[in-house]
Amino acid sequence: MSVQFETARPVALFKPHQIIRKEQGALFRIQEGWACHYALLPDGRRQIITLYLPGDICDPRWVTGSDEPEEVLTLTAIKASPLSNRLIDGDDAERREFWRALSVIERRQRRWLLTLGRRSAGERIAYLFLEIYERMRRAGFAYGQQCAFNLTQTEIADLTGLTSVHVNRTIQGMRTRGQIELDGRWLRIPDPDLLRQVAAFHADEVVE
Amino acid sequence: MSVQFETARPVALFKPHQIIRKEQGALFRIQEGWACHYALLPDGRRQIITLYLPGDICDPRWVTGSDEPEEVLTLTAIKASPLSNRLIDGDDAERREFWRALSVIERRQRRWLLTLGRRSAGERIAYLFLEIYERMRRAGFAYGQQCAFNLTQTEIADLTGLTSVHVNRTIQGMRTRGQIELDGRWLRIPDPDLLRQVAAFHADEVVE
DNA sequence: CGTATAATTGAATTACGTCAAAGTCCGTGG
DNA sequence: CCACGGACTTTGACGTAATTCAATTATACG
Repeated sequence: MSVQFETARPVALFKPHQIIRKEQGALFRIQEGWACHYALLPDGRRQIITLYLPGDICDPRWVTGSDEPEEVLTLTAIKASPLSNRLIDGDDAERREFWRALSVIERRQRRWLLTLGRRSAGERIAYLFLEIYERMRRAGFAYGQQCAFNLTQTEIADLTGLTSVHVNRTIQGMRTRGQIELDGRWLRIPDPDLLRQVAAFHADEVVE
Repeated sequence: MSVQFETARPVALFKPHQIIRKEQGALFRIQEGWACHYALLPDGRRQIITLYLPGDICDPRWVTGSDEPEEVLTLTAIKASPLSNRLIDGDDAERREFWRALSVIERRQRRWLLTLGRRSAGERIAYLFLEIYERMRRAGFAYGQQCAFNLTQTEIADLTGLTSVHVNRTIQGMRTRGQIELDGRWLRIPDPDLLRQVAAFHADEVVE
């Protein structure tokens, strides 16, 4: 059930809320769906560390070998292309792309450290919306000012280090002020520059 | 006449609160002193992203090239050995060590994301003390249960995403409860297991 | 000494969390 | 078609951790 390969073009399918481990096979490039990697404190508090969107390699850290068993949790159903070890054994271009993926993750983490350490609730959530929209856009999954949005408010809370209750109230504020439109699984950013201000972006900052 | 017993061993010296840029030359391995890399929000809020202690390569990200100009700020006077490009052009062992340094930074960042997102003030500060002590110990700079500690309370605040006032009050609480001894530039951890509990460590968690 | 930087303290405020209950949405099966 | 259940969102009242502002006291340093 968990992994299904088709002969013509190999495709791996995963269900929502399924854990994918390193042992399970090769790397994947996500074609459709969202996934994440998270960490827990002993008492159960959860922090989502990395978010994987369509186009992302999942998880690039898997090839570095000696690390702890990086688990990936699917947030939605996932359609992905298995990459096997092409990226390791492949040619220079493939290897370069792989290292770039690793360094993008590292840079995103650095920005997120600033966000968690120094941004307020509203700023964090605005930042998250902008990052997700921009990543979806680059992957070719944005339509005008909007894109699919597959996170529950509890998941937003686990990304931003807040509670789901506070996320709810904060989002409602942003809605009434016209900063975002968020209905269920669809996000629209009417005025990106406004939202960038809300998120305390630098004027020339480029999301990634 | 005089005999020279030591051949010149190249050493780079930096003053406290000096900014070291990529252009300035090669990589360095810190022999003595502390440094950091930080990020700012437009209104001046500061978050320290990476902390460099003796033994650390500073900054390993510099060799990955295309990145933004990673600045390093010295927190104290620094004595460092220039590494030039040996790590890139060098043999396999050298290259491996370099990649390991990069992946250690990445893993530390991931843990710090959990800390900033989900740990309370007291837990964050306890975590920081344990991480610093352990890194100093591994680098051979711990003496019994203690090590040098070169951060002001404002710098602790910029690492933990808190205010210096709150850091002060929290540390005082830890002091009166006997969880740490911290006088000026010296840190002592009388009972590491106790402090690990305070920091909400997992039972088997290994600092790095 | 004198000046700067860092640590400490107090009082008032605020942002965010907690707890608990209702309301909404959506798929599933009868 | 409706009833049901489960996951998600929304709301209110209240509690608390952390911030802010503004002094004051220590500590280092030339």
